[in-house]
Amino acid sequence: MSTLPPLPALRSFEAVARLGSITLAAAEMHVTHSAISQQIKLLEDLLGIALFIREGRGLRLSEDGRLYALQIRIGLGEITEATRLVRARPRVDEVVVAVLPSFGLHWLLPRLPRFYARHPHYRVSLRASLDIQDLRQGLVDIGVRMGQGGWEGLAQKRLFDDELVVVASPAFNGGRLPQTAQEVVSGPIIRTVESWLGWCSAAGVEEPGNAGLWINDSNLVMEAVRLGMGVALERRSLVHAALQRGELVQLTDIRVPYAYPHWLVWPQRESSQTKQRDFTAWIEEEVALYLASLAPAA
Amino acid sequence: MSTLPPLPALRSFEAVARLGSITLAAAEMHVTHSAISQQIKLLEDLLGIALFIREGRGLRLSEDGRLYALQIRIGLGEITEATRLVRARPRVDEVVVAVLPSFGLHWLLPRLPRFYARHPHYRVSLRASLDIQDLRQGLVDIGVRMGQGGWEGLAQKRLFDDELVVVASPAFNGGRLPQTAQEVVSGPIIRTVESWLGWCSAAGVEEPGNAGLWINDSNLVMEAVRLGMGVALERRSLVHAALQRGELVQLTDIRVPYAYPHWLVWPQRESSQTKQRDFTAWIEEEVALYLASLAPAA
DNA sequence: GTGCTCATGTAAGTAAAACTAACATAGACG
DNA sequence: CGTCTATGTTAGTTTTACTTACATGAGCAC
Repeated sequence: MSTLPPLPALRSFEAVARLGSITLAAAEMHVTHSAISQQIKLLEDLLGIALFIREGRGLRLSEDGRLYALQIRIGLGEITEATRLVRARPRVDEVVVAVLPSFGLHWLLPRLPRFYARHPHYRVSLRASLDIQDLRQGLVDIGVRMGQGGWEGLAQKRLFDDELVVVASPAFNGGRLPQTAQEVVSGPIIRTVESWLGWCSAAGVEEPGNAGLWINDSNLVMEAVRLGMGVALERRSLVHAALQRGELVQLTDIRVPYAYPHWLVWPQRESSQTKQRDFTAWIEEEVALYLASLAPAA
Repeated sequence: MSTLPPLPALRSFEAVARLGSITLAAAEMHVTHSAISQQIKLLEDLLGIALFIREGRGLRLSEDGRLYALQIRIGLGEITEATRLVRARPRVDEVVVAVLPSFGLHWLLPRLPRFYARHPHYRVSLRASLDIQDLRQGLVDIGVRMGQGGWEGLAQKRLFDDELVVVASPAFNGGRLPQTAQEVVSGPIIRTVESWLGWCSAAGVEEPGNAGLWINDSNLVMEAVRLGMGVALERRSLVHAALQRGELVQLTDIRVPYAYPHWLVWPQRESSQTKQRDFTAWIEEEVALYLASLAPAA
């Protein structure tokens, strides 16, 4: 088995788990019950577990199957929702903004009250979506994306460059914080999706090994850092507020440019011009404030 | 196109994006370059965008392709990592705990310092993983899972039942909070993966429509609620601390049992007995405190 | 207990997808 | 200009996903 079961097997499984019936799942998916039965068997063989318990002339989810179905349904549900969104249309006076969840939480959301204060008649919707098609097809009004720009058919304005820094809790290691890059990489690292290659190259040290905690949720990473469980390499824009509040400290002054600057991107169309102009004007002022707040620390 | 491209196409695309070469990707994947070329073409046709810009006798990523590759790599990387973890072995004095990210952030992590205080020699690693195979194969020491129990071959202990409540910021709607269930569902809802069916049934109101913000990241949901962007239906265990601090308020006193209680689950093996006993004993005390703190509000 | 209905399972055949092999085109370089 | 090599295309082959037909057994009414 490759590292992911075939999609037909996963979709069959989710449908049977939800409907509790191979026959009903087959009807829903417009295939024969035999196809579903074989996909379920294939998936169970691949996973090496019993997803269902056969009882009488039906079947019920095993506990393994239940939780697997929970995960599968969420994953497939996200895809289904993304498809639905492709057909949706933004409503008047609603500003639909597409952002990365971590940026949304740490940078944009804390600043949104100031947008509301200035523009009380707008309602902002945040979509955790990076799909450029959402923008192209006019499903969202504005996106905040990382990248190199150059998106054809879309208006865009560069917001700010980001960088990677290593952060820790002030209480980390009993307050005896790593002072050198070598001490940083020799201690407990909370590894994330960010590669340490650039930072270590700039620091002149070897990359840390694969030991230690690996977390793929950046909000959990930051909480773990706060709790002193280790140090992490993270984007400045996400940790800046916590650094200012003293909740986190930066280790060494090594900062590595992050390859993808932040951009405002939006489709140009008549019906959205006002809210796009209002939102972009506002966010640019916020960015100016943010960059100004970086300057004394630079 | 179904709502998800075929896996062979996605894997081919990710490899080419990373290696910048169809020939190299084909070598890595042990297929012919022709297979890769056709999968790239198939994916571009399905998506309706150019993932690569053909230059000379090579190709480079378009901006669309770049960001798509970013997402694909993360997704495939998680799968790769999960496979790698299947082969990993926990280290001595490291307690590997598998949790749902939202539970980890809001329930477990804030309490972890007390575990460290009692057991300073342990190092806790949090794995955002729900795979029962991790437990069965001994990759993690303890899991905190939701479910009905009954996992064969694993020791388990029921921790607590959860419930769904509707929460809002105290400042929501200028402080004029919804008082009835009907007012709740008539106002702005931040929709999540949690279904409103049970709550509305208990409240005797119709489910809210599909209007409004949909967020699939529960930490972002809670921040959006804090900012007064809407109300959300969420598990009590996640919002309890914020309710106690007064950062959030519960709307109506309707509480709906959540179908999946929280359990400690662990594989029984000699080498982990001490740390499993220590961790489970500690977490049970924390649960007792948590449940006691619920009692006055009940 | 019998007979009927119906739900899932299995085997073989058919259609579609994924791949290989061969050929084509054009860029890069000496 | 000639050679090498990278991607693209076409046709054939292999594998996967589905259909069709048959099998088994549970559930239910009489």
